[in-house]
Amino acid sequence: MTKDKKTYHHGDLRKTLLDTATAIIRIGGVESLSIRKLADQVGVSRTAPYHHFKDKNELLCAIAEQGFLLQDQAVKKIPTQYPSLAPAALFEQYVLAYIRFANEQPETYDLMFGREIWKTGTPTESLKVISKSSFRIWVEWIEELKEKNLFNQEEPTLRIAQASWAALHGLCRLFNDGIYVNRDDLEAIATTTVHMLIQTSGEATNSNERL
Amino acid sequence: MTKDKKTYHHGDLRKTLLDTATAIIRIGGVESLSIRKLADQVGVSRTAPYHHFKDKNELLCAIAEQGFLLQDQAVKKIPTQYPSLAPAALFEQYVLAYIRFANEQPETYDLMFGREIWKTGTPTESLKVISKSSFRIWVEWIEELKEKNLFNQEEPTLRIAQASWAALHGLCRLFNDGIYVNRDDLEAIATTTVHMLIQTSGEATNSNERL
DNA sequence: TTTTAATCTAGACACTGTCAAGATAATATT
DNA sequence: AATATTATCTTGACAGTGTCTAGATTAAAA
Repeated sequence: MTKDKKTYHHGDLRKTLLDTATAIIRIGGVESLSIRKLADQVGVSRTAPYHHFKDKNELLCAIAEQGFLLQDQAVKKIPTQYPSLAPAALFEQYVLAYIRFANEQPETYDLMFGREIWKTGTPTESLKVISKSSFRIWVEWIEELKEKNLFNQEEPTLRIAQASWAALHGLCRLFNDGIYVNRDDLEAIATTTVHMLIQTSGEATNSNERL
Repeated sequence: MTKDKKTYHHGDLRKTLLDTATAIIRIGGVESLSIRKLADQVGVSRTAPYHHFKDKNELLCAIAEQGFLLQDQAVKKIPTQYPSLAPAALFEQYVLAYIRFANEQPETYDLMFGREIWKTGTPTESLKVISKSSFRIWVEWIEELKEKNLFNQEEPTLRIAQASWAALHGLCRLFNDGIYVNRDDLEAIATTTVHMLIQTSGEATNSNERL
């Protein structure tokens, strides 16, 4: 912050590039991000970014990594935030937090779980690691809830985790990609999704009814 | 077919463009499709396609439309194909058919339900119509199955349709986008998804066990 | 102070979508 | 049948893209 302003080359180009790129993407989507415009906005030449990121792909991976850190952070709060919540209600809170993140940072979310990086591009090794650990958090969560009889005991935990995450992911994508547009429906569909996914042993799903 | 071969301009450029573009996309994804290469491959100048499709966007919409027609066709067969199947097993067949389509034509699927058209681009009016009617088929299906007590009666049919479709869609995307890669897991996760989505009134889900 | 390494710039290349203007050939009109 | 009109296709051009190579500048190491 209070560092030298314009003494030599730039100061901390890498971070500046990352932040500016994230901002650009947040406004106009991944498609609106070009290395050249980014460099221009930051005030360096077109090829300067290539000394900090090998590729455009690597830049995108770095942004996605930051997204995973943010999401993990937001999601880890929940159990401590609602310590005395019933399993079903806790699960719902988890789901809502997930959707909220995807909804508030749709473009980062797209980068984290989109084809841009994972299919068309090449995920960085560190991105692979961080995304795996992020998924593991989810699996452990499902495991705990399964022990509390929220899910069918006969289904393998991994499968439940994969299936439930896919369900969430699909919902987020439909809205993020502009296929579902009515934002008011989002929470309603999410609630129905929760109801359908969990074992129907009671109606204590709505967090307003039971704590 | 037995029309004039090279008499005048081209013959049936529009169809040729559509087919060739679909083939290109199937091989290398949407990213690999450029109007110029397409024109070159077909044997016309770079700007010739613009007399049949206003935009690249319109071309993509046309391909997506064809995809919807194909999918609807594949999916409509099912009830007549398995006339004496129990509701749960029938639902599973539907799910498997959906996944199979997304799996066999991943790039067309991406076009049908991806941000390329629906968010970044602009969906054609006719594409909107056809996609809506395609979703309606799904809703009606869900309605029938709900009447047979496969889903919770208290949940609105539309919500069930939206939630279940989102679950399916998410699963397809995870594989299509390269986030889940192990193809063998697909059907297993799909089966778990089916088990989780439907009312747990019995175990007669696997189509091999009961007809 | 000299050498080395990190960082940044300028130029160039191949590629993209698509607009404008002109050429060609099929169809409609007289 | 001759002309006018319209549909179709081509060439040229422009602004944009990612990124490679070669060179300049400046900080850090020797």
